Formats: sequence, structure tokens, C-alpha cells
Amino acid sequence: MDAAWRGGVGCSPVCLDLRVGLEQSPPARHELLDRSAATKAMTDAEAKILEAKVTQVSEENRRLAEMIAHLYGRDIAPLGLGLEGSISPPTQPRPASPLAGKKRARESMETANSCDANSNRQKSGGTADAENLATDEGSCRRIKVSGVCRRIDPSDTSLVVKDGYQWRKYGQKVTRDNPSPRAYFRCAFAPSCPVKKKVQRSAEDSSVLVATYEGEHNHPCPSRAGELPCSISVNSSVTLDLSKNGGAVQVVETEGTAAAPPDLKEVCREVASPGFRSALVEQMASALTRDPKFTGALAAAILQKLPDY
DNA sequence: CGTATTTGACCAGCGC
DNA sequence: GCGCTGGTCAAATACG
Repeated sequence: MDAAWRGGVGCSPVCLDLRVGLEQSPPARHELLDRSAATKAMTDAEAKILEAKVTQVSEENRRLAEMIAHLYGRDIAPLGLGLEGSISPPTQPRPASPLAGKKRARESMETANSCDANSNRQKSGGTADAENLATDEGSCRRIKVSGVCRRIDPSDTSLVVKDGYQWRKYGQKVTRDNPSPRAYFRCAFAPSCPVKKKVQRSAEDSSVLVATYEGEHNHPCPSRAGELPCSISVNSSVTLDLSKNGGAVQVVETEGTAAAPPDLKEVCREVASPGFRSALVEQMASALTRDPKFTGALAAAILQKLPDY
């Protein structure tokens, strides 16, 4: 278990990144409405319906985040990064300059769902921002985008997020909205693997590294396969994946279900159910006790606490 | 000497 | 068309 795993943000072993659905900060909501207005004439009634949907999705975001926070016995709201836009208040600092808006516009192009099926999914609130889906010039090829944050030693300048995969750095850039440089990595384990990773210190807290993953690995994790708690199915179509992105909770659709988006409310109910909780605890406990590193460390810790004979 | 990292240059997208 | 910005390339450099 590495330091990053132990010392995740807020000391939580998993960094929750469940920005489900739409951004909820007021500027984003207005942007959404503006975009819709630009594409077609929208009546006030339609705008109100859309806004009601946004409010509903935001409320579902909040409830889901609360449930998961409760699941892990700590409040994850202050993390801000992993859950920004879902449970943090709408006063979340956002770049206000028009240039920042330009950047966001492009990012929204990357992550927005431009084809009908995907936009339907977003409207229904079934899309987790933890795996924003990007499209490729209308081809509807989906690229998984997810974010992970890790707490690190502030003096550590390596910008390395240990997640079990091998990465090759191919660039570094200072971005406009953050004085810390952003590092660009490609998966080095398999040359054909399309996954990219961006790592940057948080602008608010320099001890937090924010890693953004794009794409999906087309190979097994080289160092962690079969070692750590990996995933647990919430229902037939959704899996909470703990094996990816260094343990970030990631909502992953089961293959072949893209056309039939999961019902988020149903997912929430299952996550909150005692059966799910006990199954999750069992899986985690089982995986930990199978891990020789964990048992060794546990034995060492116990020995330290025992009086010397 | 081979490989990984660094870093300045270049390119593309976007708004004005 | 221009300027700004993020992302990528590739030569130079560092390292084992």
C-alpha cells in the first residue's frame, strides 16, 4: 500500500468522484440554457422544464454523494475536487474571465454528449461525470474521462500519482488558471493503449494532486490485477469500480447497456441498501485479508503495540 | 548505451 | 486574421 493510497484526500482510501450529470454551478446552468437557446428557439416553458430537470439531477447528485459519504463514515463534501459540482455549494470558485469560459467551452466539447443517445442519458441523470463521455466528430465513439485527487507531500514536485499503471510523461505545461504545471502522461505499459493522464496540483490546495484520465486501458493493470478490491455490482447494469484510477469510485456501465441507461434512483436505492453495504464491506475485507502486504503490515503494527518480553 | 524525462517549439481550436 | 490557450511533438539532457 503506497502513501498515496493511505493518504488519499481527507484520509479516505477512496476518492469519490461522482459528479453525476450536469454541472450545477449557476454559470454552467446558464451556459446550458444559452446553448440550448442558440440551437433552437426555446420557450419559457421549455426553459423551466429544463431547469427543473437540472435541479432534479443536482438533487440526485447530492443524495448519492451523501449516501456514499455515509457509507465511508466521513463527510466528503469538503474535498471539493472529487465531488465538485455535485455536492459542493454553487459558490464553488470558477474562473470568471471570458478566457476561462473559452477553456470551459472546449472542455465541455470534450466531455459533453453530442449525440442523441448520450444527451438523452444526461437528461435522465444517468451519466456520472466521473466518466464523462466524449464524442468524436459525431461518430458517437465514447471516450471515458475521469478525475481522481490524491493528497501528497506539498514538497513533492514529482507530479506522480501511483495508480498501478506505468506512465510515460510526454509533456508539461503551465496552465492559465493554475500556477502549478500540468503534466501529461501516456500509458507506457502497452504501446497501443490509448489512455492519457493529466496531473496537476489543485489550485486551492497544493498538497492535492488532481489526475484526469482519458480513455480506457485495453490491457489489465500490470501491478494490481487481483490484489485489491476491484468492483462491486450495484445492479445488473452498473458497477462501482474501485480498481481504476487509484481507487477512485467510478461508476461503470456493464458492456452492452449503453442504450439502456441505468435508473439513477434505483442505483441510489441499491447503494443505500444494507445488503449492498455488507457485500461491499465483505469484498473489501476479503481482498485486504488476501493481500499479503496488508497482513504483513498488520502483523508488524500489532507487534509494535505488544509489550516487549 | 538505451531509456526516461525535460522543455521549448509547434499546432489546432476558439473567441473577438 | 490575430491573439490566447491547451495539447503534443521531438530534440536535448539526465540517469542507471
